[in-house]
Amino acid sequence: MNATFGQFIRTKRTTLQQAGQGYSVRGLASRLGIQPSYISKVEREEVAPPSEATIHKIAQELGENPDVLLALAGKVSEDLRQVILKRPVLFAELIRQLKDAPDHAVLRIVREVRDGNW
Amino acid sequence: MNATFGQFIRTKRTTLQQAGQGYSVRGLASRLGIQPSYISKVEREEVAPPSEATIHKIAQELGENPDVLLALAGKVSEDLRQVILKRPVLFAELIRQLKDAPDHAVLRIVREVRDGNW
DNA sequence: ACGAGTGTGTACTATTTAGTACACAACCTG
DNA sequence: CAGGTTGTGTACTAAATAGTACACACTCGT
Repeated sequence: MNATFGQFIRTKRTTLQQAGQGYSVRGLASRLGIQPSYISKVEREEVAPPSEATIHKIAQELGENPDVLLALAGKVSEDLRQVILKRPVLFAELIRQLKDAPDHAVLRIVREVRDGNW
Repeated sequence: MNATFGQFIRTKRTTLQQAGQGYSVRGLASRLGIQPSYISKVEREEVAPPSEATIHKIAQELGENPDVLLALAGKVSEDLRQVILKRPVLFAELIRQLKDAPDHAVLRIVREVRDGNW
């Protein structure tokens, strides 16, 4: 569970490969429109994780949560960045405030907002 | 109020320059440990905004909110990124949920959390 | 034994990022 | 009118980012 980006996608890919077809390094690479050797290097961490665009494609192909893959790559999704950038002070304060808040507290807020309690 | 990064810091710097001493391009540059010509280019947007580290120093020197300057430069503070990266799914959901929430709603949450209502 | 499929090694590259170093021209000031 | 101060123009650069292109070696089924 505490894998690096490379380890994580290799595990996922090989699992899918065993289960079916088309998840060899080549198969995945061709559907992503990139080079097999590059996938291989990413998986073994011979190089840094791919760009955000490529990570999104990988997430789609592997059926994984893009936010999780991006996080493993040390990146924050562009759409989240845009939300923060529009009201930087507000969101900065919120996020710093929630830094050490337990998961359930944050979840409660998510639910409250979703249910329109404002 | 809707200035670019360059315009914003030029305005701020020249204001400080008029009010006192040491806020010429050279003065600021030397206190930041960078080249005057670079400041000049940044202010006229001949080049992209500086790195996060440099923006933090600029914010300090100009007495501005770092999060605001970073936002004008299209960046999100590293410390906020780290908070999100530790719980990417949770924070992704929260932030997307709050995307269109009015300021006062977000502020209410900030206050609630600060006051320990969890 | 052979060809298809699999992963990997080697070498190279274009673009972006984040600046440096120094020279020049205009201005005002005593 | 010399000297400092100010902003800017020109030329260059090291490191990082995000890959490509192709060749090689192993294994497995027929």
